[in-house]
Amino acid sequence: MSLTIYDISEKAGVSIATVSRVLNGSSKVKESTRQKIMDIIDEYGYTPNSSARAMGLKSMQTIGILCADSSDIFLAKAVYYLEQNLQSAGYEALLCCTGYNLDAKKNYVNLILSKKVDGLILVGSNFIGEVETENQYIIDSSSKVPVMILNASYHHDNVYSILCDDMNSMYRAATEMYESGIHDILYLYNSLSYSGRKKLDGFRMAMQSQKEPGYEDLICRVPEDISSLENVADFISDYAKAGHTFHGVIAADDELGIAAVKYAQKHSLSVPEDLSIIGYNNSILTGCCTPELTSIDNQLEIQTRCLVKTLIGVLNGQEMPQKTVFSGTMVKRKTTNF
Amino acid sequence: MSLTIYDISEKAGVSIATVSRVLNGSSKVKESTRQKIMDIIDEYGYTPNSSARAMGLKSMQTIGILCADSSDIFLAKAVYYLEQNLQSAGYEALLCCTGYNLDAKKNYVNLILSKKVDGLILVGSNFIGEVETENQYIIDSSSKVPVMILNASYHHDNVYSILCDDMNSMYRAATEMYESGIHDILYLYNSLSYSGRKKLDGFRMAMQSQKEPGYEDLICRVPEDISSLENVADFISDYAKAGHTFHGVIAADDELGIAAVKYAQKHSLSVPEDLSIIGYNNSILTGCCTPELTSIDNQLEIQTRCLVKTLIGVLNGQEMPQKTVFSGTMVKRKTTNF
DNA sequence: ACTTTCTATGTAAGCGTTTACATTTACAAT
DNA sequence: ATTGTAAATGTAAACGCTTACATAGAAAGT
Repeated sequence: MSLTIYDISEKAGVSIATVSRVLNGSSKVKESTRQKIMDIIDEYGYTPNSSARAMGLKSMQTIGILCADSSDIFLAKAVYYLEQNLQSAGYEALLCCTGYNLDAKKNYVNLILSKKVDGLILVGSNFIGEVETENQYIIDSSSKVPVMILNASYHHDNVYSILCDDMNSMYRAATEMYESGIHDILYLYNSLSYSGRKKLDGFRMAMQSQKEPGYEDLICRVPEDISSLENVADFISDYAKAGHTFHGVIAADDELGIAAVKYAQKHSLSVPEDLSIIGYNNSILTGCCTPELTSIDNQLEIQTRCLVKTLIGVLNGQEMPQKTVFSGTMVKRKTTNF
Repeated sequence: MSLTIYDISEKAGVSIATVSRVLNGSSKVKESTRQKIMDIIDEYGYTPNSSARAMGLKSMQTIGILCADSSDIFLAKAVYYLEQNLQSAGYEALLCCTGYNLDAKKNYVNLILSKKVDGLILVGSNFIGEVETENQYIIDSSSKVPVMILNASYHHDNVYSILCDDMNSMYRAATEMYESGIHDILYLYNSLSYSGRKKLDGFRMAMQSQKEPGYEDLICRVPEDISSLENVADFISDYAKAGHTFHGVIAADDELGIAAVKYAQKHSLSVPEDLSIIGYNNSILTGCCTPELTSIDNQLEIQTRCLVKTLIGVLNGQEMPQKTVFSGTMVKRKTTNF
């Protein structure tokens, strides 16, 4: 059994209060006694019991992270960065992968709250299409701890959003492709998460401001039950055969972008000469296809750093911005030539 | 502030002990009082404070997961499955991404242990090349909680290993390729983690038992500082130009396998006719290249389920096997034709 | 020498549970 | 009625820490 603060105090011939003070650096202790206590700790070893600490402090120094599926290539990255930033700030990450089932989600929320976490981070696409209702439950339940939302906007006291302006990023990407001379652009997407909708809005705005007629016909939703990229490529082929022509593709994520590359390969279209392609998320996948995929980077690392900073600020009672917006940047690779 | 067991007991007109018993189902309570208490809880709401609970029970119902980088495509999957299985077993996952720095790692271990976790899971390649020394520190520190290691073997009391027999999987893959008539096989790897070594051993064994001369010349280590797959492809080109010929590639992971596909594309070699390629891990990346990559699946989902089952068994005082070995299976796609 | 004023340390209450042990209640057997 | 027994519930200690408050000791101002 590991030693308690009491054992240490006994060996050092002081009271537990003094030991606690040394451990926390909370108030002044004479240098000589501090030294004595530290020596004892070094000699015998001591790890604080954080449950007990939590009771005293009323804080676990732990933040709950709620996300649907941390093995998703995008969410995994978010979770990783969050964990790193929380650690540096002296907090730990309690990971909860909720899956996509609402009831399960609610249970998790209760569980996570019973740990008396100091805050909650909702990782965006967790809440596909239902931000309003689902998050509401969570926010209601979490009464007093601050709730941070990554990658989705939400308005509520005590709720803070950090997000990338997907609409704007997409607007700029589409505009850039358009202005490079490619006017028939296929927009590929498959889900309408919060950011999914924003991206689509951005694409539409770009086409509208270019006064491009008929762009709506080239907005193509890929059924979610098509799992393999090969099949998505076939789906695109069918779409093209059905009379749609396009010389550019903008995809709502890198997977779909790669499917477009595959489509091009199947039809011996050269990329980017015959077909320019832009993906989204700038994930590791961009390097897996040939040619390498141009993609939009949503600054996850910066976003998460900001999120944690905001959270810590809130926990320390500071006034923090309820909403922070970053903008994405296009990382140009080999599937575009503008 | 959320209600305590004391508030509930007061409202129900019973003692806190009775409420606690109802909550835990630990010992018999008259049905009518149980009902009354449940009604109160339903009406007013109550979430247990798990720090306090931990003090009483001496257990946090929490398991620490230590891994280098949860955004790594392989580790992310492992972490996800672990979290899922732990949840079903009533435990939560405290995620610690240690990075690849030893001192940082030690700090994390102390932190995680101070949470008085009930167990520790080390996710394999965390401990690249240093399983023996690094894990020793962790195991020493964690004195009394069981330690599980995923994907690396280790012998020590109170330490349990769950792993995939990479040596055997690789042996079988290489043998199958060899017996299909491809005798000049390039073996690509870049790190020598525990499983990395095993894979290489397996490849060597296969070649030796086929009495293939000169296979050692085709064992090719890709420098770790080559980051992009495109550059790895160039590296392979150089290797080929330096006089090595091969009609098969076996890669220690899917990234390298895809680099081989890229290499083939650069030189207009058709896959699998001119060059057969096998990757490892059966990750999402296998679907990103064209043709799709044949890969070895290491049964992560099954492994993690087994790991958690073993852990729970140990925590319940049962005798559990110290080492459980699974075997991988080749998932044949389009980069092979045997 | 005698308050006053710090500074350093100790004392003890409190955090919300669990649970061994004590007590009460209910009921059956005498 | 009286006792015995089992079931239901209550009491209080323990878990390891923080911290407000109390106290002692030292330095300093008179």
